[in-house]
Amino acid sequence: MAYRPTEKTEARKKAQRKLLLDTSLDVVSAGGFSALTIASLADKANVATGTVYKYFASKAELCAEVFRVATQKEVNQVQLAAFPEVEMSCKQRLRAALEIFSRRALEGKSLAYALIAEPVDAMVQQERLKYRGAYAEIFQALVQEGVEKNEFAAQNAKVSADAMVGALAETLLGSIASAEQMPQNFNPEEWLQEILDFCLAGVCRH
Amino acid sequence: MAYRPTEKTEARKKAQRKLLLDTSLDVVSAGGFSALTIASLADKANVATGTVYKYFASKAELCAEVFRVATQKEVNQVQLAAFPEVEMSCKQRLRAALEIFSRRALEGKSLAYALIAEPVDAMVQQERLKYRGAYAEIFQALVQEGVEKNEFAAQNAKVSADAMVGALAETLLGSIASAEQMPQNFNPEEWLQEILDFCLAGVCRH
DNA sequence: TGATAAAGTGAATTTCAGTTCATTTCTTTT
DNA sequence: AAAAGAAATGAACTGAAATTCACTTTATCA
Repeated sequence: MAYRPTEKTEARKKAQRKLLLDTSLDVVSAGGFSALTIASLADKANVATGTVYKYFASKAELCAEVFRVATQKEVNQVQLAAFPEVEMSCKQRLRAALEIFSRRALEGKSLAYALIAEPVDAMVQQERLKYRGAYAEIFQALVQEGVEKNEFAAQNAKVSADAMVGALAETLLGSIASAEQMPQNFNPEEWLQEILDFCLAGVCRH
Repeated sequence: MAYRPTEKTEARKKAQRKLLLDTSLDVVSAGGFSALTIASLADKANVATGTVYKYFASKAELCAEVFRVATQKEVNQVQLAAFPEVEMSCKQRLRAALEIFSRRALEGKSLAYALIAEPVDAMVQQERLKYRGAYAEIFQALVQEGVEKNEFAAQNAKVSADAMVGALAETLLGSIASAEQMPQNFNPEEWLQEILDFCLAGVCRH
């Protein structure tokens, strides 16, 4: 026995992996998944292309991991808003959750586009669907609770949840397009209120 | 002068192009855009690969055209339901338009998936966004009319229209997944009523 | 029939990012 | 210091699919 990886090297390894993920996230945030090539990543992270493969089995797995890291942050925020510590009505919590989703997307439009609508390969698309499902599950639980407490009309909570995820994603794309086409009369705050009102009306039905 | 293309050859040319498009549509309907390779298309259409390039400048253009043909049919149906010959309330027309969209998607799930959510290259994705826009415009005009006639509450018709397109597309994907995961307790008719109710509640707000 | 133009052919070529791997450099232990 | 295991390197390789193109066949017309 002449060599055993020590804590220090393990930590270095972990840090290296994190560096690659963070760099990837930067690349994706700036130019989408299409800008993320092994060569460009290796270049920006100051490593050789082969090194990337010491940490990720394939490009697809790297992309999937990048997607997971980026999206999990968002999902956590929405979860927190939907089920806060303090007591709030379901309606208030739903509004808060929808708003967090939207605001964060508006803040990082380029990343939001990559996560929501950019053409990606099959593996990332699968992750995308999974995370859309994660948002939907949060909304579904909240709607279910609201229905049981008679805050909302009786409804299929799964359908309403999916519908809201879709509505948010689609209008977000529209708002990105609008902001580019006519930056003068696009008002993010107005847009935000409108989409919140639409969703809440769809769920409350009073 | 020794050769001028005659009507007969022009017709033949047109037919050949149509054959290639129709065959492509079959391929896409069955296996999505990922199944559409020049080789597979040429094979099914009984032509050589080179022939395809006499009719389409590139694979991307072929895909875009296939997408256009497939989607235009759907858009036309929705347009017809939204603005029919006979007199109907905006609410009735909106319900009819949403229903047509949904029913047709449910009937051809495989094609619907390809048109709505399958990973595709950038050119097709652009077409996809354009056609989502086409649906949205129909809904927007209808919502606008309804607001002016006081059938619907005041609202930003563009946002509501985008929201409905997104809601339909997303729940449709959910329904495809549901149908696969638990075919016994998935009821398309119930799903359809739920999503229609959600959208109408979002727009009417009474 | 011969000339011209277009359509059709399909094997060969191109492309290009992902992936590999023989070699080098670094880290740890005796 | 030497041995041995890991990590890092990056030029070369790979493969799948799009695209090309020199050639053949078909259609039209003088």
